[in-house]
Amino acid sequence: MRDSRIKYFRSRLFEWFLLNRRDFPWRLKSNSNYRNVIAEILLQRTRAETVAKFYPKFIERFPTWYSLSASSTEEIGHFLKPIGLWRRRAESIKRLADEMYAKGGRFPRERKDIEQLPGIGQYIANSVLLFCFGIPQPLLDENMARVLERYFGPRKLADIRFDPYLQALAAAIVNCEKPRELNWAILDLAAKVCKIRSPHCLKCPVAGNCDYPTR
DNA sequence: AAACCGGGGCA
DNA sequence: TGCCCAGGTTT
Repeated sequence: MRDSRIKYFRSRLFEWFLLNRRDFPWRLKSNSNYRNVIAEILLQRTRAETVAKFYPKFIERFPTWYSLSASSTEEIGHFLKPIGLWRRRAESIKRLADEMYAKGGRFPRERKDIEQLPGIGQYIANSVLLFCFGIPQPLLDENMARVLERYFGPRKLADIRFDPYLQALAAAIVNCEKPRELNWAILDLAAKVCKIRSPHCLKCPVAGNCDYPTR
């Protein structure tokens, strides 16, 4: 029965999360919508540890949509150089800031409208729905996908963004009381235990019910 | 749905 | 040097 398997997975991960969570400056309860979305853009194709060191400096230099909108793409790009992908990121951040400043800093409610914003695709749209509006959505990247596939079974398509099985599974799993914490728990498990190579199954809270160790 | 893109980090 | 990273965009 998949439902009971999901419930077990959830409760074990919450338990593990209590003692093993990673603390990042963008995980503060007091974080604004602006800070949450900036964190997601900085995290694109970039290691979380790298972003953790840089994020406070960026927030200090650019504390608001307006501060970005009032700066040039070149200024923003120069500041972004230490973490890579600076040309691409500066362009989308600048375009997003101009739109958001014009909108008074409020994100649209509808997923299709959120995904319409520059630099925001399916993943960050989910993040906006989750952190800005409190709607349960999965932060389904390759790391979360790896955890779910090892425990619940492999994807059907190569690209997780179009895989109905993984999308539905991830959505069902985080559709719970504390969707933020569960998303973090899965991502943290992926980073610290359920790694790509040599996963630490002996330290995994759901290893007893997972097929991966014996495959 | 697949291909392309892009820059620092690290083995 | 080649592969990886809390994906988005283009085709």
